[in-house]
Amino acid sequence: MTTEQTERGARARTRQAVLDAAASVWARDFSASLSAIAERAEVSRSTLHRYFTDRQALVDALLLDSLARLETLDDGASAPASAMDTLEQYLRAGVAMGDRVIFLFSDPNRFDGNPHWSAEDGDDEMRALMDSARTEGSIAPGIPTSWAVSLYYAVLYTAAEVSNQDLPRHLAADLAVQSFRRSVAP
Amino acid sequence: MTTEQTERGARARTRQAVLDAAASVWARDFSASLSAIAERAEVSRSTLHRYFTDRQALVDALLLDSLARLETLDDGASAPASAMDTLEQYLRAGVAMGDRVIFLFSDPNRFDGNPHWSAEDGDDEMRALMDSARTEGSIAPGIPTSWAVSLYYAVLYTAAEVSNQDLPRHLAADLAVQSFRRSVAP
DNA sequence: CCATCCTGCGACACCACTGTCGCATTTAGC
DNA sequence: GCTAAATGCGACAGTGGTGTCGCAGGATGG
Repeated sequence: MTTEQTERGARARTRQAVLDAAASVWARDFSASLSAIAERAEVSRSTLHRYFTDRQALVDALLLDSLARLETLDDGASAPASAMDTLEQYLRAGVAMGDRVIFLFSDPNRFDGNPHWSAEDGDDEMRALMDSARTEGSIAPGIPTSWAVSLYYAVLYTAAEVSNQDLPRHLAADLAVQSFRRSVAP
Repeated sequence: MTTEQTERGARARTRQAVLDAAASVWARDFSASLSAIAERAEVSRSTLHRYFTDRQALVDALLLDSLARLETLDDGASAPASAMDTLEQYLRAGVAMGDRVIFLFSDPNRFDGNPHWSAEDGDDEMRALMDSARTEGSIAPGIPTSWAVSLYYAVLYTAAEVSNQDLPRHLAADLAVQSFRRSVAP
């Protein structure tokens, strides 16, 4: 249990496998047991507990890891021309994350008391983006910001969900972008 | 435990209270315990078990009750002029149901093996409606039916969710209708 | 080749939820 | 007022998930 430094080799691989398994399983059923996750990760329950002492630790780690991926993904994007373009880039990045996004957003108040989940931060940034998009003329005045935000997450979540089953990922992303833009357009 | 006839008086009232409590609690957290529901319904856990022998029985009853309400609501609507109007009426009826809709649709595969949940039926009817709407010219050819269906449920769910917190119910319904129509319009 | 790391296995106590009782108390209908 | 229905309370055993051990086998790297 090193304090914080990034693990290497086998340790890092196992850790990732468990995180991936947790995302995949919990995306569909957050009440799934740790045994189910261990099984999916193809490790024993003991090993899982060696990496994450208790359920909460795994939840936190997955939350952190997923948020970090979100950051990484939209850092790699080119400088956006407008607020709406920024929203589009976030959306595409999110859809590409698949299970992680479903885990993050399937239950809006799943992480309510969690110190790593600054709902205010993300929400404030999101509302600010929406307001910018509104002054740019990409969002109609009649659309309440809270609706635009909720719809945005719903579309993101839906695209991630659909791209696990019916549609190829890029198409789902395109549809999500198109749906959101047209929904809120003046 | 009468076979099926509708209960009256006190029995009917208590039964409804439990169903309402279950919808309200499970809409937010389906893993919530029966104690939590009994508490919300202001009955003892014993009483709850007198009406619904086990957890599954309560789930089934709530599922049935919620589906029945859906039927009732859109039976009361006037004859729609078009497939898209029908979709709109369903949408408004759904939003009006609040917690029941959230319970029904928050997890797409919650009722997978349930005999009362004919996912095929509802899904087939929905897809048929979408196809009609498409031939009517309300849905662009480029929109896959599966996306239209997913988006429809997402918008319904989101409006029900939002009308529990930020926006008045009728406004949420209006926004949901508007968002869906514009998203899929040619 | 040896020491160390990583892992699996099985056992254990613990706890929350569940479903079932019996009995006492309150409520409602006649 | 009396009877029957409806409810609350507390106890109970059963169950499944959780977190912790110790030990043994296998992989890894010097």
